[in-house]
Amino acid sequence: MINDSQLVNRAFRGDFEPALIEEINRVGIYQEVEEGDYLIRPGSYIRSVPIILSGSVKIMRADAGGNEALLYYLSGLDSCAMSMTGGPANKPSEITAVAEEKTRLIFIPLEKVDEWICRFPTWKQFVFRTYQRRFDDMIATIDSIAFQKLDERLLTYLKKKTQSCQCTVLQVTHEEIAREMATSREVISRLLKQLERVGYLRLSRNKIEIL
Amino acid sequence: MINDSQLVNRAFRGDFEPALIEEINRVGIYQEVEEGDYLIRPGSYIRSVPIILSGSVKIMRADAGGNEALLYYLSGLDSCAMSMTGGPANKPSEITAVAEEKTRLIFIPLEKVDEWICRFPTWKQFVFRTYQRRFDDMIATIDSIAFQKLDERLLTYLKKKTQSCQCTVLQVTHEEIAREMATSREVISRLLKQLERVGYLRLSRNKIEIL
DNA sequence: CTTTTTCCGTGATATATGTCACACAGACGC
DNA sequence: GCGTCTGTGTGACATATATCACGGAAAAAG
Repeated sequence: MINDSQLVNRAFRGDFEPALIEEINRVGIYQEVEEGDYLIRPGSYIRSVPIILSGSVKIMRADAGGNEALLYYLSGLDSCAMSMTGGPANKPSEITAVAEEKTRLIFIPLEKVDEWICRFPTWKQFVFRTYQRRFDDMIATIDSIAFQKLDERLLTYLKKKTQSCQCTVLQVTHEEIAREMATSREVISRLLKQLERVGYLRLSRNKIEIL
Repeated sequence: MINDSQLVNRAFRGDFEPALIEEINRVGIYQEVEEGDYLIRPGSYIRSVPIILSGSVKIMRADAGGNEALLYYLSGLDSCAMSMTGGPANKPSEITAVAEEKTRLIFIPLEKVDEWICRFPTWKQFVFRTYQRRFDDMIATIDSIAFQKLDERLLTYLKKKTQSCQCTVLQVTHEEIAREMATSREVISRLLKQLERVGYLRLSRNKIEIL
């Protein structure tokens, strides 16, 4: 149950019908997480579905060997399709979700996600739009990995990242970028340096400023 | 309307309730396609959702520059999640679907797909299981492209392909494999030759026999 | 059968990316 | 201040993959 009903109201008014908003107020769980907090870890079971109110969350794939690949970002009023499907079938999660910044979200219990589909048309629409978006994101990711060279991929990476956090200064290390792109730190450092020489950005320790 | 009601009956008995099977008989459209036939082309709008009864279908991503990437295969009682979401939102398709062999399928009109979700529990389950499977497939694809080297990827490619067509002799040219893996023919030829030397397969013109 | 087309094999070479080794510089504790 | 981390820059080199340039072989067309 969410105490501050205005919060939910403001967030969903226009998207969801009043009865649904009321329901969300009743069974949803509001939570604030800090940058770096994990929402989902591989292997864990999912019992509720997050909807992001503000902030952004990074969804990654990590294999056993410590490799990582960025799948997509979630931000305003987005939700995680993976947890909608992964949940009901009761399979452990294949992915990792980490907050990119201070993020406010609401968790909806799985059985409600399912139940509401038939009770509230706008919810059904929401669920399917979420699937659609995530499919598009995944396809974009595959495009990028399969067709682009590293320098182009780095550019798309930076673009997506600035989009999701709505800012031009990224607090991130080369090492971290390298991990998310499944390559090595040196390569990223070199490519970034190149982009700096071209005037696309400015580098300093732990910081990349897009120009 | 499908004349041979036994056909649908046999295919779905056990998975769907009788009332749903009857509905499928009433509004579904049965079709047989040959190897190489296109079911969906990029840019086209989708008005019905295919369910594969037998045979197999290859789902690919193709970008403007003639590059291609294999996303996944569909076979027995699978369906295409992409067309479930892509349809309702009325967006043109981002993908290509080609029959890998002679394939029998049933097309369900989009509005029915949506309507049945709330009317038939087994249908809802079917739709969500389909989403889940396709997500898993996409993740496997990303894993493969991002983490594996070409020789490993080629192996997974061959494995998936034999799985989907249920046979050990693949009728395919090196050129075609190369296109689907977004690399060049020579590279594939070399790697295949290597696999032959190791005794994993036998090569001849237009044919790869897995051992 | 002869010609033509399509597919395959392979060396040589180019380019992109990965790896190693190490220097240096800013942050941070003490 | 000083030492200790952690992050960054860079050359040299290793490897994987892409490209070019062929020749030959099997199938298809004539």
